[in-house]
Amino acid sequence: MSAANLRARVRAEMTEEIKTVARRHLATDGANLSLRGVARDLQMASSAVYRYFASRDDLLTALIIDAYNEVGDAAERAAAAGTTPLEKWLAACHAMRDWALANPHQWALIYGSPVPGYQAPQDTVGPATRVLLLLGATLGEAYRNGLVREREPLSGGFARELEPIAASFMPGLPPRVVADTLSAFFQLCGAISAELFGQLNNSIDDDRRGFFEYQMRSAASLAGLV
Amino acid sequence: MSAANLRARVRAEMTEEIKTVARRHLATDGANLSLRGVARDLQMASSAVYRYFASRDDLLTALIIDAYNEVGDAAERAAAAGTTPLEKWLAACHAMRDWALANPHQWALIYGSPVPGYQAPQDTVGPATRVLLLLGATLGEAYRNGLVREREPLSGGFARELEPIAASFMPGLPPRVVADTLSAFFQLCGAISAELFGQLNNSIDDDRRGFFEYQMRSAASLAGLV
DNA sequence: CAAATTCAAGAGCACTGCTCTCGTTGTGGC
DNA sequence: GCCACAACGAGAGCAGTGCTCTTGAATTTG
Repeated sequence: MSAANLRARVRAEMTEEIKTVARRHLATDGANLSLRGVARDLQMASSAVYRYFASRDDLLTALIIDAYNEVGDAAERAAAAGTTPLEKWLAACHAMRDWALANPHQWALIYGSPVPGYQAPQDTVGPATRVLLLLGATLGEAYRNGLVREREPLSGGFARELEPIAASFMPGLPPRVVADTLSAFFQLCGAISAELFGQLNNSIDDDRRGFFEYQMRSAASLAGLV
Repeated sequence: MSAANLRARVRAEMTEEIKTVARRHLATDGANLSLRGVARDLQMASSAVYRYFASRDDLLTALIIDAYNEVGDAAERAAAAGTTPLEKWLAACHAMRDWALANPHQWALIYGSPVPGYQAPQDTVGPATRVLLLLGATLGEAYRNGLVREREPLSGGFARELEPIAASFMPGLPPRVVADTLSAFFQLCGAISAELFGQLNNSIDDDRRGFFEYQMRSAASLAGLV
């Protein structure tokens, strides 16, 4: 019993150690993570790593889930510190950007182009939607408190597709709020990716944070948040 | 003389053929382009390809420049067909999205996460900014024709950083127009990448085009375009 | 025509992900 | 306490990669 727990614990520690070294490799060597490289760093045979991760993609998946949860944690923590919905909104956005700037390769892993041939398994969709749900909850709270500008309802096919989503994730809220949440989330990701992937080079160098905040305030106002 | 031209022409044709096969590989096999693979398809030794491209990165760079020019062409052509600035704006956005949907891997090449260890050379910045400049020109034209809502001027450090850019690329226009152009461009890229990289799965399936247009209309209105 | 340059091909190096087999080590049931 | 069994680590090996070097043929140039 306790022996079994011991072995399981050793396995868990080893798994975590592999992920830690892999994250370090990711941070220094870029996105082409070498399984043999992390095995070398751990002074073990490359084949031994396969006892813990069935393939390189499996290791990447584990890193991706962790990364999603890290940004999710950071954003939720930052939002919790704010008082008004707009404060929470901006805090979550800044937390996400700060995390991305601190962990650019992990950001690329989750919000950049999908890794060649890699198909995200179902395990990732839960952690992946945390920030989106946080933005939605913030906007929903504002809506219930009358802090969202009245807008004309959506029209078009996508509006009808959003109705069941609004009903299940944000009950009582019009589909337009869902649409704006999605749009703002994409704008958030776009702004961060653009800055991170060098699209801002030679234009804004010093006050990128200020420009980012300008964009996120715009996104909030676009969503009707006053 | 003519012989020299002939040899140069053969070389150009060969270069183009390699790029074509590489593009086909990119479209089918995903982003991990194998130089040996395209050499096999061309029935030549892998070492022979190095007569035309010094490295795999050089080949990728050539493909990236071509891709930038393809989206640039498509967007400019679409914008030219529109009459009002808003029409041109939306046409350019849709053209970009259509091209991305038709060439997802090339899109990932230019607007996804940078390839591991790859540093974009200076040759790419010109083609890379074509769509951005097109959006800026459209917005600038609208501004000169009084079709842009009056907004309060920008404040903050990034506004001062944008002034020289406004002066050189959009003379006579306030920095806020430059900021909104940049922001809209990032929103455009973000919306397309999100759709392309699967962030819209299980939410909007049928009318993605409609949702995209909703977002781009929002971006235009955010920029003050009436 | 001879010299010089360009080109294609092949061998080879160091690397990768992954599989298989082989001993070893630790674990649960009797 | 012993024994079968599962988990484990290591090593060899396979097929693939980017890239370099050398060799020989073809083509352009003086």
